[in-house]
Amino acid sequence: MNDEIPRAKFRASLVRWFRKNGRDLPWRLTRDPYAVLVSEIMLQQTQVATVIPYFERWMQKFPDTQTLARASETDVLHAWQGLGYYSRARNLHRAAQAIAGKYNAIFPRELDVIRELPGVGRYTAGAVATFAFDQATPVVDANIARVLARLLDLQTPVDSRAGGEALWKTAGELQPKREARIFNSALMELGALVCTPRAPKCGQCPVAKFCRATNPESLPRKKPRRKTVELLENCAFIFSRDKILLEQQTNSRWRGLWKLPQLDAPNGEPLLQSHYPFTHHRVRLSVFATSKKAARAHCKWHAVDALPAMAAPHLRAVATLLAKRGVAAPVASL
DNA sequence: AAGACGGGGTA
DNA sequence: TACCCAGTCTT
Repeated sequence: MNDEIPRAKFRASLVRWFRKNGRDLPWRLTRDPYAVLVSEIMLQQTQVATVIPYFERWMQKFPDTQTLARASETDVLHAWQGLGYYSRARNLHRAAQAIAGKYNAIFPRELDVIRELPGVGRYTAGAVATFAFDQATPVVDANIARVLARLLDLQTPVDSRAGGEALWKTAGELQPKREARIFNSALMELGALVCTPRAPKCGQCPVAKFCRATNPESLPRKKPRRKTVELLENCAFIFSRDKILLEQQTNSRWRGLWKLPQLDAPNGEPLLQSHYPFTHHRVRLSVFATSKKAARAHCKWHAVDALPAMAAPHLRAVATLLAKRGVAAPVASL
């Protein structure tokens, strides 16, 4: 299929471009596999600009696997607050414990062993292997998927089995045996800076002469999505003497995080109504004043100047309601 | 193969 | 609005 792509020339053009144009992202300045793992987990479904400050703070707070392994889950979730997909934080915590314990704090080098760490899938295992250990193993993230789909003019949806296999196969064939690290970084960076989802800069592309896409902006193709569905969420605002009653989430979504207590039978007008998107839902959050303590399980009083890790939409609601009462915003980042 | 899982950015 | 993002896990 891609026998027609002259690999040596392709690599040379791409890597030359990367050496000149690649960004000095924090996780590119290290080969510490732990730092690479932290960055890769944070970057799952999350944009670079969002991750950078979280990554810097995290590495200050948890500089190595032992430190993270010993930390409490509360501290871990707090450092993750606002990034979303909180199971990533719990998995990273468990991965650190596995490395600190089972592997005697020596980060495993073998792809299959890395792949067994919690929260580490095919992509992340390959990323650690290639970025930290310079191994020649393919990595296909959203950037590289887009670059390769255009390069091949791949019409198969990239989120289908067949499409995915075509991409991983091509990624493996294209990369060099030596210095795979810089090649994979370059392919990814090309997707981030030049081969962008909208308005790709084909005029600036170092490998445009190898690209078969006739309509690059129409690629990559994806399977159709579900329609968004409206959901209702009713909560209580119970505030007294600079303390607020919060409920800790125990089931899947936002597990471990704190939110406003759920209200099963709201009455009267809400103090506040807001909307937030979530996967293919649109949630309407209504917050009601309630005098009676909705004595639910997992509820606790928290001082508003020392709030725990909270679900972002609930934290915003709390900040708005407190501001109305003349109480200072509970979190500086708001 | 399809859904669940967050949140912020962008057109 | 809808789509996008250095994906993984469960069903």
